[in-house]
Amino acid sequence: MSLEFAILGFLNYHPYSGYDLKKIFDTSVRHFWPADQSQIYRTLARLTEQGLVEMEKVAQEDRPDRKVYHITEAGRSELMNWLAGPPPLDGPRSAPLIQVFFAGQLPDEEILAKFEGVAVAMRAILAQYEQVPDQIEAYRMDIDSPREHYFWMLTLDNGIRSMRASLEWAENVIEQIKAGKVPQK
Amino acid sequence: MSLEFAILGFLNYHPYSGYDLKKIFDTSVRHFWPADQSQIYRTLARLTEQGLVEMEKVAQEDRPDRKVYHITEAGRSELMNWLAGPPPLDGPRSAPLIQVFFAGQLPDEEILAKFEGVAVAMRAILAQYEQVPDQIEAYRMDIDSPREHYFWMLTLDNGIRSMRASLEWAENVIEQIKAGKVPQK
DNA sequence: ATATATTATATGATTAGTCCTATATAAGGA
DNA sequence: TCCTTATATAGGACTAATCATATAATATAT
Repeated sequence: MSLEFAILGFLNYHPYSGYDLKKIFDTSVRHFWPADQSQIYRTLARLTEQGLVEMEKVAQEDRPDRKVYHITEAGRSELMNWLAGPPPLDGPRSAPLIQVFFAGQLPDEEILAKFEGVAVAMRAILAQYEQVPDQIEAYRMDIDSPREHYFWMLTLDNGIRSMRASLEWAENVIEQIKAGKVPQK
Repeated sequence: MSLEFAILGFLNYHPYSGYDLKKIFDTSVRHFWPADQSQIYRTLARLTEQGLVEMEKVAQEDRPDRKVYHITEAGRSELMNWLAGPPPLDGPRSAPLIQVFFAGQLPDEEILAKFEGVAVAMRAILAQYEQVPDQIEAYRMDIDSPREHYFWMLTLDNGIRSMRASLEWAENVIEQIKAGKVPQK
């Protein structure tokens, strides 16, 4: 469902091929919605069946033909309805927290190592977030709208704030383990 | 995958039926890993096939027989290996952020209403989080270990910190919209 | 000569998860 | 009487997403 609307959102800016879309996803929304290449192609096929997009074949020499997709009027109104509708609140799922929930079974040193690993991974993700503006800047050549840009950056701000909160949590846990504040039984 | 280990984690505390497990999930880990009833039963069947748990039929008068599952030695070692292993880092997915990414297409009043709705929903979730300790307290009758309890509470602390960070983000956006700081084109 | 990367699309197989419904019995309330 | 709730398990149908692989031509590097 979500991928469908993300694709419609981009095609509402400009017509793109599946190949284009994969690259756009990887440099703009991957930080909160990674998309698989094969799923993008399959979703484009479905959107075409539903009449929400239209395919235009663009022949190329020496390369496979491009299939460039254009949003239709029906597609545009579907998108606007969804955008104006209620936010699709997803129950938060976090597989790492399952490990935390049962981590008491492990000895303290292993728990400490685990949380230190988690903190390192989180700092790496934060470092990656810092590169997103540059990546989006490249896409901005295509869509030069300060208003759109503002909302793109909001999604990044959300990611940074959430990740910082989780990192602070992990650092706090590390301190408590080091201070011997974890009950031993 | 994750559900498998969550179930093994609980069965490592104590033998339970599928029905028991559903109730335990709903009062302990739902805030970061909601589980569907039918999926719990199917996963128990698979774990039995794999020899990680064993089923014991407990006949009852007036009620359907209970199928109580016990963790096996193989199951216990699978669980401990997974617990000690690397955290299963999942790429963060947030469908609501897709709406935010393309929200520039909407007029400012609708965006404001959307974010105010999001803030209300987030405050409701925070309020629900406040009830989790009491729910877990009930389960504590079964597993009375301050050490386990400590890690259970850590998962809640993570949820609260993340949700607060997102709420602050939403409130910040609302302020900016009200202050007319969103570019108009 | 060989391997790898880039452009471009597509399918098969599988997994995880959701939603709905079925079945069976008893208790309690409207 | 009928409806709902609680206890207890299970299967069918479906969707979203992942992983691996196939095809085909060119360009570039080793």
